[in-house]
Amino acid sequence: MNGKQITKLGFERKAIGLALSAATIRERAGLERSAILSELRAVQADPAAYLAGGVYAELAVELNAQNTLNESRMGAALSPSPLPYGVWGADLIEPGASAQMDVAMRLPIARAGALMPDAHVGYGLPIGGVLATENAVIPYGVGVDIGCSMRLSVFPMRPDAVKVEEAQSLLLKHTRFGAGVAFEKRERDDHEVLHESTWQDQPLLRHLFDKAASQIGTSGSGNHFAEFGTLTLTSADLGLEAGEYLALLSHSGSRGFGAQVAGHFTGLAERLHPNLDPAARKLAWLPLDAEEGEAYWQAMNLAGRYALANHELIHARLARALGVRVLASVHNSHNLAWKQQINGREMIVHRKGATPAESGQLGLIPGSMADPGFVVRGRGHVEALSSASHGAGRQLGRKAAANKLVKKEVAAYLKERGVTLIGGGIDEAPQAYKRIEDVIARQSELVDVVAKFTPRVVRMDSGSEDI
DNA sequence: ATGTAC
Repeated sequence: MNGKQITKLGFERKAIGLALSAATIRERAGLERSAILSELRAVQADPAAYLAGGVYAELAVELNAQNTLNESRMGAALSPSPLPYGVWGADLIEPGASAQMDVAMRLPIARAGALMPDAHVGYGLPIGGVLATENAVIPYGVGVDIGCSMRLSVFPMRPDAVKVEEAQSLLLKHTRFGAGVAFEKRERDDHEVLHESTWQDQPLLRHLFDKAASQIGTSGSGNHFAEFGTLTLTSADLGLEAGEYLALLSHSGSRGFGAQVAGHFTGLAERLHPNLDPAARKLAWLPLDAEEGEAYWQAMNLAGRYALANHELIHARLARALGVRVLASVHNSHNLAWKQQINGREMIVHRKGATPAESGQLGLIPGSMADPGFVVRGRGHVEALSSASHGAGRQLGRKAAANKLVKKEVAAYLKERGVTLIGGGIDEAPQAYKRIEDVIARQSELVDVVAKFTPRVVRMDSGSEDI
């Protein structure tokens, strides 16, 4: 009897050695190999029956423990009913998003959750969904654009100190938008995140390094933007006097690098859970105490830092071009998972399109290309898992927006508000979004408004259909 | 959101 025959039966880790020792004892007792193999199969099929004693007891104990662990980690069955969770702005949330959140709250690893007023349907967890799990991380609980984030810089300038034409040319010169887009080699900036040793820790990260290095400092497509506008502070805050300032607001993520990390690990998670209820397939998780979960955690956090580095470079380039230093700045990630203590236990809090809002924590909640965004301060609401919305949230899906909205009306909306737009697809029209004022009003328990940002010159990806 | 495919 050898190890190869034992592993062929499906024994794993410590059980291989224990099965081998037991088999050796049975061989010495004069049993045929085929008889021993059938005994091993019987122990494997029902370890509980062999726990009491005998030559297979130790093996049975180990198999029993492995089964229990596998069930708790990989458990395929959903609870019949979802755990209760808080909803803010239920009147603004489509039924599909609530249905997705219900499925998430039936996962065996789910412990708590909340739904923000900008919620709408996404892959797996809805956008605007917050989910706390224990010892597990869900790649699609974070989303495709890992580390997608916001950054605001306030400049020591009057809002009108930079004319529209100048703002346009600055944005065109110093930002890059679109799927697959990178900076031209001679324009490429460097950042300390590219010098982290983390890139060498996983074959996947090594493989994606060149793409990440080529795309650093860029913005993506879809709802990503960089815009100049007016920051209005009605009272002193952020270390600034009350008043109006020129400011830059950006929305960007981890580009192709993060998307490939997300794709890789969600595939891995799905393969680890072949029997997961189909309703929850896109919510497949990775155990955090397993190699796969640890690897995702490391890659996810690197993508989070990389996304913030993109913003830093965008803001540094534009501040340098303006010849000013930044007076104040705020940033936050809104697609990420964090370790957070809940009821004295360490949980993994996934925020997929949700702003962290611990008590006193600053965050940015944008409206749309032509509607105001808000600097907010978290109130640390326990049932909301210290979270808030990440924006206004879609009212119309991309296709619905393209079918329903008329370019002329979108142009009129922009003109009325004095917004100049570079790029921007019809699917990103302000009319495709919920009213940001409503969304902010629904979360007064979650955040306090600190300041208002009114966009003036906006750059987005051209998309498939320009406005 | 990504960028052209287990």
